[in-house]
Amino acid sequence: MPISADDLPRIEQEMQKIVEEKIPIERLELPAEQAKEKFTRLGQKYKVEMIDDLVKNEGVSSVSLYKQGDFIDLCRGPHLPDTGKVRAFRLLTTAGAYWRGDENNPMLTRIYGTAFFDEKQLTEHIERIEEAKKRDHRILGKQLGLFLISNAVGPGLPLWLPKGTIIRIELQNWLQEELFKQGYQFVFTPHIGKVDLYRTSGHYPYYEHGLFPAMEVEQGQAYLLKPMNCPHHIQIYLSAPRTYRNLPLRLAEFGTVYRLEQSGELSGLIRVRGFTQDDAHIFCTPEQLLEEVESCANLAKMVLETVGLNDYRVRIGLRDPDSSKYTGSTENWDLAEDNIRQVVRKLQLDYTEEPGEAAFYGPKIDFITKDCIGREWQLGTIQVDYNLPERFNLEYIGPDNAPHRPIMIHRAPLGSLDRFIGILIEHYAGAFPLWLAPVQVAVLPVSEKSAEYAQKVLKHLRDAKLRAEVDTSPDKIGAKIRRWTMEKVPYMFIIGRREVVNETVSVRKRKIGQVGTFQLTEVIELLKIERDSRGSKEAFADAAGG
RNA sequence: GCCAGCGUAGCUCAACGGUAGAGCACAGCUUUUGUAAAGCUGGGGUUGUGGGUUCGAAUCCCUCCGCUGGCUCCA
Repeated sequence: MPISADDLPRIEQEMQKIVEEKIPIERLELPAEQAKEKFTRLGQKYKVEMIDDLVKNEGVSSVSLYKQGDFIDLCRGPHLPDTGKVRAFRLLTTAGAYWRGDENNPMLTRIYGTAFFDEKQLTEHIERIEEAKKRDHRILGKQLGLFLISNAVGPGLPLWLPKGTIIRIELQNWLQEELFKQGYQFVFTPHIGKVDLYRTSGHYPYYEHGLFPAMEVEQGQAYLLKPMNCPHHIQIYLSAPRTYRNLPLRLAEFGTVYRLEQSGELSGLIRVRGFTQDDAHIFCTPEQLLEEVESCANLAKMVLETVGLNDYRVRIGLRDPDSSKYTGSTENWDLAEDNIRQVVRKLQLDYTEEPGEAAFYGPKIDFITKDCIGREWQLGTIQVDYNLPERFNLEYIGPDNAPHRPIMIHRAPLGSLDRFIGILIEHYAGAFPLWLAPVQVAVLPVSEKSAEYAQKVLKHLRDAKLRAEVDTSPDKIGAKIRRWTMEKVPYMFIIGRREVVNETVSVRKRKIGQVGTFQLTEVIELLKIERDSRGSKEAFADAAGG
């Protein structure tokens, strides 16, 4: 009999009763054999399995049990001394979970709940969750008209609306500028490629379950939607002879890739089936590797800090020693893992090492952040790869006039533009800084009498490359302000008779309110500075309301 | 893919076996307005899809599609 969320109130009531009864909880330690017998008798096959595993894997001879009334449970503990010590709790949701996290095992029902020392803390916690949900990028994306996921096109395939597209373009321009400065070269490659290309790379058939099915075009000629850009970029590397003199070669592309994520995994912009990576592949010599990885890590850091995503963690993904899913030699892996460690240490990044989190061709540094309900997602990534150069037989001529094998770095500071913007929407709660805001200034004429001047103001703003719109609706000024407040525009220029006469605008800043009346040319200069500083300099930052 | 829940107008939601409704948005008219919602009128729905039960289904049952929260997966 499956448990659903509807059953939770009844379970809570029952729990409350047990709390009130103040049942003592008693710890006992039994030899594994006896405990096994007990649970076998109770028909608790999973507990029996646990005990067997504890004995086998951890060599324990006895296990701890907790007894509460006539209920007895296998648990490492510790437990409260009695059930009366439980204070404020609430059951939240139910979910299926595979036994021991293995999808080949049966699915059990898991009940999620939370507990606090008092009712007030519990209520506050629930309110915080509710508040956080209002930042959800799926809700804000709809409200603000940023993107759309249409079932007619397909699940997990976002369509970017004009306003969302502006955010993408701004991010791309910013990054492109930065990469040109750092010596990257941009390329453009097709969205499909022959299956054989991915056989060589090792993606196929290893990732076949995660690929859109191959398209057979001519007899024996099958193509795949590309799940990665690297094989394409490798072909560009191979298109000309390379020497140590023109390495590192840094090939960048905003490359759109397609991965057939499981249907239950899809989630707004954050987990999709088609997305655009701010991808690049760096081909370098062993001597150049550390410096290149370091500048990639610095770039990823800089990107996150610019948008104020300071609450991130760094993970080093290493291979799982017990798994055979990896390609390449042990020596190369050791080398690559060591390179990566050196860089994070040098940059003094706070990091954790996690075996089993590597890509199949190499270890990686991931930059991980959280969404509005606390789920962790990978944004930027840097991967050191000795293996694809081998699989594709990449070479360069060294100073000794002999061929050598380059090392590849796969890196994407934002990761996926789609996911990154999803996280950004939640981070800013839809209130984007001036440089990213789809509409930067709303020009609000008080009445039709100032409509003509409004058009003039609009022209000046647009000449300054500020994204502006005039609200020509017949509404009263209060209604217009409300509408654009809900649109979360950073600035409103309110213009009535007084402003028309003096060539001024009354400036209203998001979150602050009215900041005063200024010459049009003067405000535009201030806004240009704020926009070009990407948020580090803010006009009217210390202005009082009123 | 798996477990549970959900799917009603463009949006947010109501109706929960007896003729499908509200607010916002939209259109028209009146108002020409000074810093978070002017008034009136109007258009808009095969209740996600296909089937079933019933005199009668948005409502109950099944299929599929999609979404949500988890699990698994994540190059």
